[in-house]
Order: sequence, then structure tokens, then C-alpha cells
Amino acid sequence: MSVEDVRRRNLGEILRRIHEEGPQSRARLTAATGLNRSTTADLVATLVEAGVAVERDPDPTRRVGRPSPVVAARDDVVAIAVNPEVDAVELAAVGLNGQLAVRAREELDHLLTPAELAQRVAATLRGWRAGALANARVVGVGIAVPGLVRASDGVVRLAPHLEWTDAAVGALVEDATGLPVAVGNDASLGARAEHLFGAARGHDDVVYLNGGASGIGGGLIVEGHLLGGAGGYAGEWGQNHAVIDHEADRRSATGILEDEVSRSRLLEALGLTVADDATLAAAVAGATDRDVQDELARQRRLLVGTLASAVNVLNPSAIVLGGFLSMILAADPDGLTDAVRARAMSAPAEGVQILPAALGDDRLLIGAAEAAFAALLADPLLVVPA
Amino acid sequence: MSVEDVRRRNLGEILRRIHEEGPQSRARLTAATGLNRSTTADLVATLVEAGVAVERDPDPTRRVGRPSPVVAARDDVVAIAVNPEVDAVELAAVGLNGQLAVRAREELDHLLTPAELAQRVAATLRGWRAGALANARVVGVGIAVPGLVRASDGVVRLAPHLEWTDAAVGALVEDATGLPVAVGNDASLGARAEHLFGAARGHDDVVYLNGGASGIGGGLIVEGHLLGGAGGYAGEWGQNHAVIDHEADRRSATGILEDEVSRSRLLEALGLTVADDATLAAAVAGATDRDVQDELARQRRLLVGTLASAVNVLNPSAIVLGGFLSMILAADPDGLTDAVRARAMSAPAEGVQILPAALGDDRLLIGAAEAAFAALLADPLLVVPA
DNA sequence: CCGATAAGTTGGTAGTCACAACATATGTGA
DNA sequence: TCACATATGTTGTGACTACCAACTTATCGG
Repeated sequence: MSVEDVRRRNLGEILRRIHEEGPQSRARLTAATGLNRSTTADLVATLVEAGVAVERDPDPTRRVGRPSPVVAARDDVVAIAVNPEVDAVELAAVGLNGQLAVRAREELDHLLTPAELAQRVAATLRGWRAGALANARVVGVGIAVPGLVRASDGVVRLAPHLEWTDAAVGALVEDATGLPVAVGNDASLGARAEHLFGAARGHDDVVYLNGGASGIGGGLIVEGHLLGGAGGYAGEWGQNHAVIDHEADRRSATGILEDEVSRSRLLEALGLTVADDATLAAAVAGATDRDVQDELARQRRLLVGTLASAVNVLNPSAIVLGGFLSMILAADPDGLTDAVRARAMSAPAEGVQILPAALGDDRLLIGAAEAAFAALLADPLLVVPA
Repeated sequence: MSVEDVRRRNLGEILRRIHEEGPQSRARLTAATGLNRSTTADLVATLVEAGVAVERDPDPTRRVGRPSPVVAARDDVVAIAVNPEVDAVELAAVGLNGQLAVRAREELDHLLTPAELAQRVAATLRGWRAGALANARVVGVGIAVPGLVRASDGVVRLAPHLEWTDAAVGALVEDATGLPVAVGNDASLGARAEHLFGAARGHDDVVYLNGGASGIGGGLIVEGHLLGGAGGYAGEWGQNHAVIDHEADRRSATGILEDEVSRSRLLEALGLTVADDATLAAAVAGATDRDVQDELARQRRLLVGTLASAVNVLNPSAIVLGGFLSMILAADPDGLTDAVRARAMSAPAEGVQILPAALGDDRLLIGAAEAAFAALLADPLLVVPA
């Protein structure tokens, strides 16, 4: 490590703070980083010069002393976030300030191939560059894929619902757009988003589980970092076998968690065939039917086993539940939390909060953009101005 | 981060390398760190001056070029490692070179109190300082406790076999010895030891499970770091509920993993009452009895479920099994590995190795010493010479 | 014995942050 | 309205660290 690395890190830390915490005064940055006033001023000037931050006149405060200028991340520095689904592709341009600048949902009548995805991303980006993003600087593309992703090189090993196997998505999109591309598992990126901007904000050790139509995915935040594992495949809770205390609770032959605790079984109990998450949530909240309550309780029991194990092994300070899992939580928040506390060891359990995910539909796009921003935050001067 | 931090880190990295990898040439350190020759020379000189490293004449090599001096960690810089058990206390002085300088086992006829442990550690240390450690510099004490430990302040929340509850072991031993003390869970420290010097050497993502007489403990290495969790309680696999596919495999009412997969059930199948690990291992290896094979197979089946879940969630590159779990592995290594591969998802499973622990009885002492050395390695100049 | 190779040694340089002294902007109270 | 306290920005200097280039030393092979 050399002296230049110090600057890289300090620039990165300041940029990260204004990115994650929003605009703030130079004085606050000085206090938070422990750097000298003069150093902070110099670093901020460098970030402004590099085109990633702006300084503006201080907000009128009611405090003595010389007002400190407010530093903010530029909203015209953006990452392109992409989330391919079975029946649509969602795209967005997310600013370094955390706001979605543009957003599009392209409905599909067929399954995408990876090559087609690359072309669509490039085409959409061309359109935006001629319009909404005319003056923006695009620093990269982040893609949230529902499947197993080797994060290191952006190869999708297996995405069953998209029917992709060993697809070099990262390389394809890089070629089509000319931009650096980060690819990640959708649930892992969702975990990152909830950690930075959602329910798990401020928690350094987080277990995140998301219940979607196609199963249960997850992500782990360990000491503030998204855990990837050796290959980048970490977080696949759904395929674990559930602990089933009473055989009466079993619904599937295998006992795979996502076969037992599932959105479709919940829909079935409600007598619905299809529903978006909002409709489902309302139906669950309004249900008084005994069958529905029983099914909710059954799924809750199995979920408790998984969460208690996670508490014992990982000792998180927060567990965040998204998708239909948050509805199971909402049906009886204290009951679920108490059950997990009772089943896990007391020391790790006493500190854990179980929370519903706070970010809505934007979660995956924000997470994907975050993956694309990672390089810029690690070294704000590396990415040269357009 | 300031320029001085750069030196701290570079000093720490060099000291860590010679500590973990053993004596090596300055040239090799230069290549490994990417630093300049002159910088490496300067840093090594600083470490020698600080009394933590020595430079000696190069080993005769058969290579052209000027020989490079060999840098080694000093063996007279030691940490005191302590492992309180139910019927004894094990103590050792472990050198920064990784060797055990002195070792003692003090048998007990009663359960220790935390205060008594502190007195014993202080007394033993006084004895050593008058003898074997007369010229050594003791930098700290590391204690491996069989129980839940809050690593931040060294409080043992619960150690059922020692009958300790909320015991401020760290503070007591600090007062008694005047040295900085690190306290950790025994299995977690064992994981660290196996990671640094044992079976998991070179693996950055490791799941370690140890089967002892009192249950199953574990530790997690994530990206090369020991995972502590929010409170420092992470790694308690034993209290998880096992996934029991066939009711015939169940032996306990609760289905708690360490009640099902247990050393005592193995002893029972073998018709033994007590045995040390070596005896047990020999008995397991030599057993041809059908009942023993059945019990081994049953425990193996349940262990497979736990390991497969760990693979899905954590995607480790190695799983290390210690204690009687390594005997279950040894009875059929390929069978266990194949079963885990078959049950876990294929992408994370394809890269995982399941290995027996390589360190013997010294594991906990080495892990405990490592915890005590951590401060010195983070900042080699912080700890002033005695 | 000489050339090739590899590495140690030395003196100078550049980058980075800290610090002190001074300047500036705001609120408070007489 | 004005002096003063407070908080912060600004500027120039200094200390620390690693890098670099040039030189020196040690070994091997022919």
C-alpha cells in the first residue's frame, strides 16, 4: 500500500458517504472521517473537479459559526440498472444521488436470450442518451439476474426461469454498450439495497430473505459487506431443506424450503390464481378465513426454523423479509419474532430484529445500480469524465 | 486515513506474512507486497528495531544474484493461550513464529470459577517468566472458552459445562496479569487456527465444524476473516435443528443437531463408555459391526443435510470437520462429499472440498494465541517493548 | 576471471495529510 | 449597532511515507 492509496480511499469514503447518506456539510464530513478540515476541503474539490460531486451554498441553519458548504453527489452521474424477468425487462438510470432518473419496463412475449438482452440494453441506452440522459455521464451497467451468477466475470451459471445456462451476460452487455458491467444475483443485490437504503440501514450484519413467485432467494451482509462466497453463489436459502417438526406441516415430498413456504401455496389458500404483490398483501391482511390463517401459521412455523438457524450461525442484528415473506411477517410480527427468539439460542437472539423490507419495486434496480457504482466508489478518479 | 496508517498497515502485512507463512527472504516479501525493495528493507529494519522480527544471513541457495536476507518472526515474542475445560486448564506460550514454547495442563478436581482461572493464569505466567520465558516478551493472553462469548469485551455470556454465566473473564484475567486479553469461542478460534495453519490454509471461505464431547461448535471464515456476527456469537451450529428426512433416523425428541449427531451416541454404538479422540478414532476405523456402521451412516445422513445447507447459503471453498465429525468423514470421505454435492445446488457444490481438521490438540491453543496476536499484527509498533 | 543476474543501499523526489495562523461568516447580548 | 464568541474556510509550511534511479555487492556459470 502506498501513499497514493490513502487519497484513493479517502476520496472513495467521502463519495460513498454523500452517496449513501445524501448531501451533507463539509464540516460533517470532516467530523465523520476524522480528517483535517483542510484535507476534507481538498478532497471535496478533487471530487468536484472529477465531476462526481457538487458543492453548493450552505442551507440556512440557526447555528453560530461560519456556515459549511453542502456537498452532494451529482445526479447526472448515473448507472444503468437492468432486471430481466420472464415476461419483461426492467431498466432504469439511477443517479449517484440515489434517485431514479429514468425508468422503463419493456414487456415481452417470449423469453429473452442473453444476446437479445444485451441488444435491448444498448438500444434503450441509446434512446436515453438522446433524451433524458443527454447531459448525463453513464459510468456502468448493473444487472440483477434471477439465478446463480458468478460475480467475478458476470457469467450466469443457471437461471432456470429465463432458461439461461452458462451465459456470458456480462461480456455480451459490455460489448453491446461499451460500458463496464456488473452482474449479480437479484436477491443478493436486493440485500445490498435494503442494507444501504432500506430496512437494514445501519445494520452491519444482516440476513435478507426475499419471497418471490419463483422461490426464495437471499443475501447476506457481513460486517457491512455483501457476502459472495468462493464462487459468488452465496445466499441460496430457498433450496435448503426445511426443518419440519410435525409431519402434518409437510406439503411436498422433498421438504425443500421454497416448495413448502411458497407464494403459490398462499395464493391457493386464498383462492386466488394470480395476483401482484400489493393485491396479495391486501388479501392476506384482510383474510379472516380459517384455512388462510392455518396456511399462514404453517408457513410461519417453517420459516421460523430457517430464521432461527440463521440466527445461531450468523448472529445478525437484523433479518429483513421481502416479497410474500414480509406478508407472513406482517400477519403476526411479534409472534414470528418471539418464535424465532424462542427457537434460537438466547444470546444471539436477544439482539436480532425481524423487519419487513422497506424498498418497493425499485429494490432490485437500486441494488443493480449499486453494483455498477462499486468501482467508482472504490476509486473516484479511475473512471475518467466522458 | 492518513499517511502514517500506510506504514502501520505495511508493517502489519509484513509481520503477518512471516508469522503465517514462516521465515522468508526480503526479496520474496518485496514481490508479495508489491512494495519497493528499499521500502521493504526499511520496514523490516523497523520491525527488527521494534523487537518483533529478526533478520539473518540468507540460506545458501543455488541461484544467481545477490542473496536476500531471511526475515523471521521472533520466537521470544509470545502470547499466552488458555483453554479452560471441565476437568483441566490447558495453557501454553505460543511464539510469534507459531511454535509452542511451553505448555502445561493443570488437572482439576472441581469446576473453575472465572476468578480462579484468572489467578491460575497469573500464577502459571509468573512461574514461566522465572523460567522458560525469562527472556521472552509476552504480548497478551488469548482464552478459548467453550461457550458463548461476547468478543468485544471478553464477557462469557454462557458456558454451560463450566457453569459460567455473564462472567467478565477478559477483565478478570487482564487485572490479574496486567496484559491485554482476548476471549473467544473455542470453535471459532479453532476455525481460525485451521484457516491459518491447518486444513483450510489458503481457503478464504471456510465452514468449520467441530464435534466435541459437549456438542457441535463451529466457526466461519468469510473472505479470509473470522465471522463474529453482531454480538460475536456466530457459529453455533450445534443448537440448530437437524433436517430429518426419515423419522427412523430420529433419536431425540427435539431433533437438535448435537443431540442427533453426537459423540456419545457413537460411543454407545461402539459399546464404549469413555474414550479419548485417538481411541475413538481407532475404534471407528476398525469397526465392522453392523450397528456401528448403521449409526455412522445415520449421523452422516444428518450431517449431510447441515453441510448442504451451509454450501447453499455460504458457498465455501472448504468445509473442515474436526473432533468426532472428522471420524464420520473418515469412515467414508467420498460418500459424504458426494452426498453433500448431490443435496446442495450444483454451482456452489462443485467447488467445495470437505476436509478433516489437520491440527491436533494444539488447535485451540494456537487459535487463542492468534486472537492475542491480532493487536500486534494490526499495529506492530503499538505494543511497546518490555 | 568476467559477464550475467539478482538484490541490497543510498540520496533525492513526489504525494498526502496534519497543523498553525489567519480570514470569514454567523449568532448573541449589551 | 457593535463587540465578541463560535464555527468553519483558507493558506502556507512541515512531516511522513513510499517510490525511483543510480550505484554497489554477492553469487553463479563458463
